[in-house]
Amino acid sequence: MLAHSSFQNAPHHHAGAFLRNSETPSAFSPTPVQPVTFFPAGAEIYADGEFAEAIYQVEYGAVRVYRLLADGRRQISAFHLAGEIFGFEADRAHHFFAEAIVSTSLRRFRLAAGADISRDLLPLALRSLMRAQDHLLVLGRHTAIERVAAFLIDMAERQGESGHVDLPMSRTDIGDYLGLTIETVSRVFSRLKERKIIRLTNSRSVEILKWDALRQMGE
Amino acid sequence: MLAHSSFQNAPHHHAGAFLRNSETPSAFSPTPVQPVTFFPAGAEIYADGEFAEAIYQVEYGAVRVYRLLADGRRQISAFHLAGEIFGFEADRAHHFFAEAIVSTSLRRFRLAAGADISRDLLPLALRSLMRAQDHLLVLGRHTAIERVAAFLIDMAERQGESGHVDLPMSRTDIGDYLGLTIETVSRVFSRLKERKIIRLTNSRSVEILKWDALRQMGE
DNA sequence: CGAATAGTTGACCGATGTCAATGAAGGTGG
DNA sequence: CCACCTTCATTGACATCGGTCAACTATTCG
Repeated sequence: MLAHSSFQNAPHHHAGAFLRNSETPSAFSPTPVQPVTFFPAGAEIYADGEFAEAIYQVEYGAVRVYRLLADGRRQISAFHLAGEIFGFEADRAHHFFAEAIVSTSLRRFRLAAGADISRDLLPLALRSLMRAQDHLLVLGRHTAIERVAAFLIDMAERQGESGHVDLPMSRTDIGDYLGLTIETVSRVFSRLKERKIIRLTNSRSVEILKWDALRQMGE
Repeated sequence: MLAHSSFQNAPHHHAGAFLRNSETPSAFSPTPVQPVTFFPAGAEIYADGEFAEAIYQVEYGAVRVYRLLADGRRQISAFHLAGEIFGFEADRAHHFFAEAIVSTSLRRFRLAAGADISRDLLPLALRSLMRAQDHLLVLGRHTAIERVAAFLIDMAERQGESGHVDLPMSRTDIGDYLGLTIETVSRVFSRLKERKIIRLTNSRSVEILKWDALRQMGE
């Protein structure tokens, strides 16, 4: 699956990866080398209800974190790309499912009981909170095209703003992240193509042609 | 405005208020008495872009925290009731507006630069994150009636689950919190009344008659 | 090469939004 | 204390965006 995607071929991120996303350089750096685990596409990283014993940093690949309703409706609360850290919870249990979207490698950081980890964790938690709050605005008050625009801008910014955006996730994933159906996502992509705002090399690879138009919609 | 509401007449919460919401009792307790400020209904507590120099605990009253889009669309990201703490940000600037909904008194906690405040702040930030993530599911994947049900359950649980729920906020506020219009909120309230799931003493005071039915919808 | 999976597109439907009228409640000034 | 006025809430009629159902196309994998 997705053998062409740059996500699988991305350079591995080692110690310095914490510097991405402007996270504090000191975070966790004093701890010895942490174990790295590989997950094939679709593999479960953790499940709702499990004991939350570690947090994770994406070495390469991509992760989706989501909740399910009884009737199968799914809300993806976040995607995590190379360098990003996820998996902290308010209590010691997970309240989400996390899965590898593509072949993914994760570095685990155990939550040592005694250590004063809060100094390192707080900025990460606050950043995560900020992202969730940004997403609230999108889900609560944006139209379909604005949601997709905001999503593409976000993905582009997290990939270096080169104008070329890799989408490791399916249209269904995007829909479940944006509170839309797969059909609506697809139609919005088509509308953005028509208007020459984006170009699709293939369905998982987007080129942004008109940043200003996109930003105007995505706010 | 709302002179009848129990929110204005609620007993003041002093030092022990941190124990509400099962927040860590140690949080901030060693610090000397903190200044308390009064805000009349509608008063601004802080604005988007301001320097974030303190966090706040509601003594009595209620607060709405929100963002605005250029065209006036508003997303309320959270309401805060007596005992609850709000106002932390990922960086040192506010990215939201905060306003008193009714007559409100707040205790300010300055964010002392040197002090190791992260130990106290982390659990609060994580709780806030959890609430934002819960809300993401509601906005992304719930219908109008499910959103209102989830909202009422949440408000009831935060007010002691007595079955009597005070709503200090307007229908417009509720709509802007749930990603709905005021008309839809009003119609859903009417539908819940018809089905005898709730009863309205007045428009700001709800009695929950069928918890199970409400929980089933609100998940 | 063929089957399975993912994505796109079209026709139609329905939930929620918009616009408008009416009703209820609270605050203010006479 | 009452009457008016303003604000908030409710309700109805209609419009619209996005969802549903379905057919078709493209891509990937075996």
